[in-house]
Amino acid sequence: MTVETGGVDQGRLFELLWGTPTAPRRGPRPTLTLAAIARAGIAIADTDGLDGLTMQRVAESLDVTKMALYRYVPGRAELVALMLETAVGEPPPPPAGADWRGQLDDWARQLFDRFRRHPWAQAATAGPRLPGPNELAWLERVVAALAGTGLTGGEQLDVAVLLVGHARNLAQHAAPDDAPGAGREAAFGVLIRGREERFPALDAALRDTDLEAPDAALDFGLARILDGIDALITTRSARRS
Amino acid sequence: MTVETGGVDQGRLFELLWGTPTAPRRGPRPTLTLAAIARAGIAIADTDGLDGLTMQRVAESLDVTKMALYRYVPGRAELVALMLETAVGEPPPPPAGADWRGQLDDWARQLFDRFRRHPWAQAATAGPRLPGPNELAWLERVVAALAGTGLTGGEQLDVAVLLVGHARNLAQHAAPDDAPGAGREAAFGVLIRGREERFPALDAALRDTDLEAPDAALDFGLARILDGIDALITTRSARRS
DNA sequence: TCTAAACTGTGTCCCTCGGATACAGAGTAC
DNA sequence: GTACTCTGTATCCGAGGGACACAGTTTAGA
Repeated sequence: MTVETGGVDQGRLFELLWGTPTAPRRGPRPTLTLAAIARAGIAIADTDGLDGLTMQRVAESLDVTKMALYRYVPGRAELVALMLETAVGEPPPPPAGADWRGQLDDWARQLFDRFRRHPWAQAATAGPRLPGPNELAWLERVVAALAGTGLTGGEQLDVAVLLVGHARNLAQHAAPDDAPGAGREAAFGVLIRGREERFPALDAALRDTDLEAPDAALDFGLARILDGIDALITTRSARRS
Repeated sequence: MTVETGGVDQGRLFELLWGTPTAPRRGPRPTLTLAAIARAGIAIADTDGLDGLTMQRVAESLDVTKMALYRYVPGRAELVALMLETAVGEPPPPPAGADWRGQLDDWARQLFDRFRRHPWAQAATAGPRLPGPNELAWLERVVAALAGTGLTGGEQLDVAVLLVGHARNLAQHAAPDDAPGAGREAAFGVLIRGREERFPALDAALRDTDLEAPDAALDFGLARILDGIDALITTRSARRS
């Protein structure tokens, strides 16, 4: 009996993400590597999204048959998980000499950048899933940055969840390459026009919005979140002394 | 020429979400309604996820043929959009006599609740998409609550984005029904065990985590966000006077 | 050196699912 | 009553994920 969730074999997925790659002792040399397969899949998904990602296309871009991929990857779902783990990659080193706030600010922006470069990652991270080593390494950085701030372990993890959510969420709203017509006016203006009495506050807000910098929403949210965390740390350390 | 994005006809989707339902003048009476179809789809997706949602199953649960659905809905993608719009529903009335903070706090929890009841909504809201009337109505509430706080229109929308992201993100982490074994220890503990030297801070944080309340992460993030917004409003109004 | 085992990539097959199309019946305007 | 319009259905197709058996390749062991 194997443990399955939504067609994904958890055991094989764990082996794929966490297992140590071991070369086979006998038989023909493998012509592919997990890394190469993941890269090929990422390239396809980056241009055509997850819908455009088929085993056939990945195989073609590697000059093998579709079924050859199944020697390396249990199935499509697991391939996407592997692509995700590869796409986020290892977390960047924390900026030298930065306090917790500087570290978290940099961290969130870096993560945002990875998500923006791979729009499909947004969809791929929906729902509960098994995190890979790289993903945990990113988490580790947040918690490490918060050590010594007086926050409990649970709160440190809560901060991580909060920041991940913000970075990922804003990568969705941001156009991949600052494409024209991706602004709020283009998104909402058309819908509200002619329905001002139904959405008066939205209408007013849209009129009050000047052309924002591309990542203004990221900056704004990040600043609010870090301000809130700062307030908590300050209050608590003041109370303790 | 029709404008398409990822196989979704934007024009027909707009008509589906925003058009006024008009009864046909001739021919047999329709046996179905958009609302009934959406409900049937939601029921299926609630139990088996978006992967379990097939046109066949939706049709079966309504006692019609698969192809009958296409008289009402352009395709599967548009059905999901309609389901989403139906599942979020109309926003609740703001709590009487609450200030902006009380309103936003309640708003975020209500939205969180909707997302938690429909786990598939997380995946359905990934990527840019056309919002429906209900979705805009939710946004309207946030912006309305912030009118008069001194925030610019753009900032008010930034707040909305921030809150939506948090509510949606945490619905993902929260188990639908407080299922056992859904805690952090179950999720991360197994992965870290034996790799403590690789994730020292995470290991320490997990040990420092006592059993949290089910929605502790939601509360924590929400409190930080609202604190941060409060700080901004306070500082700015102080500077203005 | 020879043989058996292990492993790889391939060809073929099947099933599921989304969707196009043609058609028969139902209901209405004239 | 007749022509037109709209509905649900039956049939068909192609794409895509994946199972399976097989042939070829490399190595361990006799």
